Amino acid sequence: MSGTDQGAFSIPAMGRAYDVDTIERKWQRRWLDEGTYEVDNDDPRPPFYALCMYPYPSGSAHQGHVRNYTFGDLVVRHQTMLGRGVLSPFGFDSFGLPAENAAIKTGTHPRIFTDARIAELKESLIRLGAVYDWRREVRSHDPEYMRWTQAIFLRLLQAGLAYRANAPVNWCPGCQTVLANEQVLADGTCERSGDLVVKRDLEQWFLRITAYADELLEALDSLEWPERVKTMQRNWIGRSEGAEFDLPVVGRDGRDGRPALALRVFTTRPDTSFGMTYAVVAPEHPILDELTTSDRRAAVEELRRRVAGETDIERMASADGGKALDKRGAFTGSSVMNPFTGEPVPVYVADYVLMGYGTGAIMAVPAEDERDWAFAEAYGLPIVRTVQPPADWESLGGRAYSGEGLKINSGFLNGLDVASAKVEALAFLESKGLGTATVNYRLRDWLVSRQRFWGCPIPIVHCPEHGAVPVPEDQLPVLAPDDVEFLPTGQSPLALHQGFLKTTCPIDGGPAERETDTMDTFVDSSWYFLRFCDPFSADVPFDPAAAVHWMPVDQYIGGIEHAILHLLYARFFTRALIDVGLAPGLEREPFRRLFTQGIIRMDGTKMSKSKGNLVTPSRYFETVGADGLRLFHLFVGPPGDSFEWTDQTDQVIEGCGRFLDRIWRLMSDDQRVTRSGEQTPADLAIRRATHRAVAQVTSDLDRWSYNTAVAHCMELVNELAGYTRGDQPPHADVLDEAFDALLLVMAPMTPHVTAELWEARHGAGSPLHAQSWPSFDPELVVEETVTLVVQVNGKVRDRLEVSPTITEDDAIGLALGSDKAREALGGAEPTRVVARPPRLVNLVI
RNA sequence: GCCCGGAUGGCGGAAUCGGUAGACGCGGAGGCCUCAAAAGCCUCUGUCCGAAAGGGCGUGCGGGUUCGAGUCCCGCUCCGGGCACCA
Repeated sequence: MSGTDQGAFSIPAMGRAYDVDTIERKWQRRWLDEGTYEVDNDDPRPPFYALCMYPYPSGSAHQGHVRNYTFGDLVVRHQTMLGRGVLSPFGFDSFGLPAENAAIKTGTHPRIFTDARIAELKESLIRLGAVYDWRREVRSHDPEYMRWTQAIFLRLLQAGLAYRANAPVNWCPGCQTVLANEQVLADGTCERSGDLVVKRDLEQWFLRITAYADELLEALDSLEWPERVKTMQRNWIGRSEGAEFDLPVVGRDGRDGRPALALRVFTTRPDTSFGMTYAVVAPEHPILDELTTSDRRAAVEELRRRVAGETDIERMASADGGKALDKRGAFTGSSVMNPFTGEPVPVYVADYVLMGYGTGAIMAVPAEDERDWAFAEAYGLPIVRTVQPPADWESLGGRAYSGEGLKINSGFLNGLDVASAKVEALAFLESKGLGTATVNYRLRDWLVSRQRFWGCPIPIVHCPEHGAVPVPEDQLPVLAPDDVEFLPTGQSPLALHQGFLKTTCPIDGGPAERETDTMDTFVDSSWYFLRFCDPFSADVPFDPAAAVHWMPVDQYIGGIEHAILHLLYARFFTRALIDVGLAPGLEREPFRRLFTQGIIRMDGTKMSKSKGNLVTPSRYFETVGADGLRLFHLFVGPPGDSFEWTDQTDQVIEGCGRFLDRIWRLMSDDQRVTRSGEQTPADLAIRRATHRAVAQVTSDLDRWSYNTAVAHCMELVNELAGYTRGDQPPHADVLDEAFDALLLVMAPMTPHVTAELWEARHGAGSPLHAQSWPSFDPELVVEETVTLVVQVNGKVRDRLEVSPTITEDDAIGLALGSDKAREALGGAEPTRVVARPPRLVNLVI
């Protein structure tokens, strides 16, 4: 940011009408120095919180950043012009694996690596002209921020929302750490490294997000979010209503006629219970040992061993995926009683039943479940339909039928539809004391511990006497030591650092060891938007009053890739913080409106550093400037759609620069002769075009239609270009009004060049960024004349210029009088006339 | 397999409530300016027939509703995304 302020001596870049670089840097400097977009918590204007998802600092901004922050900056400047006190903070999600991997490779400490990249990214954001209240900057790895991340963790622990448990977890060999379920892709690979994730049994820390499953699901309805994001969250939470009930194990009668052993199953279809012809337990189910008879033990053990050694993806490979169906399960030797029929059915163990969902055991109803059908076929088990399928179901090759229909073969349920049969079946189970209605979720608790160095340490001490003991709050933050070696061993350096590891128990002062796991970086990003409201407090994570003032975020902007992970965690965290008393009075949803911008593709795949197909923004700063590049991103298409970066893209960007040049020349023509006095129809036409442009851009910005907003500005410029080279000189007042309006509506899009032109017109005393959004005169927005389309049988035959207030009768009269229409009618009389004045008359014969 | 999006000129896209399809830009053609070029400015540019006037066709495909459909309904095709043994 130095050595470029050459002022009047500077020369425009090749072919440019103005000195892009000098002008842009001048304004960027000014916004920073004057703190133009800093906002205090007691600002009297109505609050507006605009936020872009804080980024992982990966160095200079790439096109994805430019796109994201162009939209965000437009919102900030637009809302400011609308009179809001806009909170526009910025920060960095600065913990994460790339820095640690770089440390292993180069020996540089992750903090040095990270701080350097933050500096680069910050500089390129400033060069883009994106404005923030930098006083509020937050970095995840800042000890002040870590202190509160840790304090919050301890509060959650205290409230029972954090806990430690041994569980089969997802281990990524590439990242050398465990992953949350959300970080494992559908094909069983790690979302970061792409390595195949394996299961390991480990002691890990969890956050109890499942306690909020219902609320997180139901509250989605009230959010102004893209429907597709809400659908993804609904699916992820995966609520399903059903019943849980016991199947008594045959031959294990206890006292009083109660079974000594029972298998508890979960089903969403209790109505199909009469069709249960076998039951299945998961290979990991603890009851399996008891169920397995000695003659079946070898087969059961073999299956169990095989499944234990498999990855999720191998386990999921079904019959057509290569695995023979008859290898998928084994008979346990035991039977359970179907309480509906009173008949015993065999119990199998099979890999298609998962221990982690429901009760880990199912009643199998092959007739109404495709998976059970396939298994029953392979093992020769009976299939009994309990819902009458459509007449042609079987003749069309239909197998399991899970649709609507009337109950058959189902005793007291016969003749009922599915819904009422569910109710009756449940009533039966409850009256017999066998089971209850239950709700199951796909959502699991959030595994937050990571075996990595570059994250926020979990503030726990392990004492041989007292177990896991929280580090007292006045000793926070727990910081990782700097004198560590980064070795590619897969071991966290923390676990090897005796100085860090060895400590004393906060309770008895005896020797103890520190927890060496760090937190998932999604913990850091789950509350940064709250810290932004009040990053100054030293005794609380944030002042609740400040949070209540700014929250919820009025407009959140980010990538669709966070549809589940970050957005779900942050919704959970906000609620948890309220419930543990850290944010009294706060609204429970953090992000009122969400916008997800489209990704940039190149050669068919996402443009990204890891794909190595970046087109860096810096080269465009030198040619068309930040304004030109911003204008391109706004203009290229709907902000929510992805677009393909092609060979033609440079030409479109160049076109955007050309458009700004045109405005510059239009407004800085000091040879221009103008006139005053009486206004002509041509003058009025320009006034109308001006007011219409303001009206259109106002509405375009409201509905995120930035591409048409730019188009409407271009239309006005085209009009003005014609006007200024017309037969007579332009009217000074008309031109002034048009120029000012254009600069005002373009100010949020291309802030530098508009600020410079505004300053030339109005002096340095009333800068553009201090102006209000322009209004328009609705009477001038209405067209002077409109085109009346005359159709014959729905085909356009003539176009007539008419007054916009033309009556229906006059419109019909004109249409019937049209030569072209009469010709098309061929002498016939219309049998019907549809008139929609002033736009259309349709003559029907 | 299931659930969401989407498909409009050579290209990106516009058409906000069922009423002029193709705004705006890119690319292309021609012209002005110039010794010449660059830059800039102007005109044209969906497609077919036609010298023109004019006309036919046209929003992925096939039907339907309507005076009128890019827009609504039914059935497909292709592309993109999400989910996928969740009982």
